[in-house]
Amino acid sequence: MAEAQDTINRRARGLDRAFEILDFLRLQRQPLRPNEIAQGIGAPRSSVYELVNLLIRQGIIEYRGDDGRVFLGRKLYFLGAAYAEQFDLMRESEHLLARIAEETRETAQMCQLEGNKYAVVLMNEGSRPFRISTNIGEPVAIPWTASGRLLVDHMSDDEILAFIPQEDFVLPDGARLEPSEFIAQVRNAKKEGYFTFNSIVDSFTHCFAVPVYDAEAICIATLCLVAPKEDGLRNRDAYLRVLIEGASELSEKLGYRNDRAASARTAAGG
Amino acid sequence: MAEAQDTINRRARGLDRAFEILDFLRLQRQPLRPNEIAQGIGAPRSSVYELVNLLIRQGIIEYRGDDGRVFLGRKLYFLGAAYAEQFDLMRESEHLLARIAEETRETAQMCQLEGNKYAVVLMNEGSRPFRISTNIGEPVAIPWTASGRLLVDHMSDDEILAFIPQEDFVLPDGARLEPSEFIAQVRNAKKEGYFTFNSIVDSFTHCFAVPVYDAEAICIATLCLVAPKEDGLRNRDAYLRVLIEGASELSEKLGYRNDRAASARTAAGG
DNA sequence: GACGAATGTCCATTATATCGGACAAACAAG
DNA sequence: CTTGTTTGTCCGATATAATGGACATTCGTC
Repeated sequence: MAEAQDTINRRARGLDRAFEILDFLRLQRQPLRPNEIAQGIGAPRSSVYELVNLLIRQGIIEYRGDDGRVFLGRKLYFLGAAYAEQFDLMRESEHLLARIAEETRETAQMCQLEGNKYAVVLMNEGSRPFRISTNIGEPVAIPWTASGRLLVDHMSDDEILAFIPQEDFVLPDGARLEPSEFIAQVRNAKKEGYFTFNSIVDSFTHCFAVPVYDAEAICIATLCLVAPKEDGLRNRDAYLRVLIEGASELSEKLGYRNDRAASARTAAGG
Repeated sequence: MAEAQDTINRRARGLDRAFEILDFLRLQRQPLRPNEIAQGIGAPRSSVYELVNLLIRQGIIEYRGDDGRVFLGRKLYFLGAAYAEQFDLMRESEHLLARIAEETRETAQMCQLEGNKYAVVLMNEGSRPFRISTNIGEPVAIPWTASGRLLVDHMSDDEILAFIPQEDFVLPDGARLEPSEFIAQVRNAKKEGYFTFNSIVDSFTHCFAVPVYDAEAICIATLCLVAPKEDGLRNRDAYLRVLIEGASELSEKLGYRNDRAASARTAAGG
């Protein structure tokens, strides 16, 4: 109700500012001075100094190095661990990824939507000498990723277009992916039950993504493999099999009743 | 300066209350209603309701289930992941633990002090059919743990006694460990370079702990193995060797100059 | 050594966040 | 149906938190 005016000056709530600070530190991925933080998030210096001190007293952030730089603290790590431990999807995925990574020796990931972006949630780096890895939690444009084709497959065409920011259809190389083309890929991936392609983000990897469905048959996550291009093409069938098996195991645990079986049953019952 | 009076009524700062809420959820390890939270932390209901809503809007906590229960959210997980990623000790330990767990097939842990308690920070559950595991971040009395003998080894006797709450010398079975006895174990462990014992917390495990030193030669962490009793005794030498090797690798990376070499050099130079 | 920029500390002002308590809805027990 | 408990919402009073700006200190550069 009080969200009409936000153009004019308005005191920000401490809590919101505090999480702005935490987010900023997370995205910068390095210790920063309170001053830099204030500049970075466009907040009054005095406020930031006070909040930083409060957060430090709480153990939420910590001094790092001997100049005044601060970074996210251990308490956040413990809170995050508690989340992961309590959340079924994560607990199950963790074991599954370990198995997949071991079997394929490639980097295995569990990915989800984060707002209207894609993010890697869990990762298990394969045991090759040169590992391919990603920052956990870093938001990436949905159309840039294989998983993106699956994570929006429950939306209508219009919903998808409204959901994904227009600028995200511009790929890293500057080319623009036609939304209609993207949607076609989404629909096809849904039918096939997976999506694979040579990564758009770099030139040397091949990505495999398969959907994990929850009880409402919504794709709430994907299991992925990120492999060197030739490896990926050579072992394509084996990799897909491992992923699909893992994902359907997960889906079952989340209460999803198998595709065919379910629709068959519905058809028969209804 | 303004910490004299806290007996009388004083408005609590939103930020502090917010983290009280998060901590409470973490310790309860399950989704709770705002009301229960208010009761649990002894805060005004209206305040808790407002804070819960704010935290939900921030994605710091999430609704879980369809009644009003909330629990820690994914954003916390991402913040925690950023901490772990940026922090040398954690990055390095993670790989090390994976190696140790694979070699020994036992549960491997990295532990640290958390205030005046002991806490498991990282854990890699071995690949046996029956795994032994612990809650990450859960505070445990220092004298109850093998690592506890190592994590305080830089303190004087008096400092140790002042540091560890008296009641923590009462073991889970009700018996009391004499502080002098504990200190003797600390000093001996320091000399040996490790500590092992049959766990005090349960009856079927044997624990191995070895110290990780930082550049200031302070034991900032331990690497541990938690094994079934007979396994532990049978493989004692091999397990210790693996742990000690890993820990010294870690210590080196943190800028610690090897024990003997360092003291020898000091002796020669000074 | 002199200068400007960057960084950290302190304070008064005032918008507002916290809190108690009133209210309503949902629910269970009798 | 009545009664008591639990749960969620709303609102006014006031303690206080967020802010801008003044001041002090450190730093790098010439």
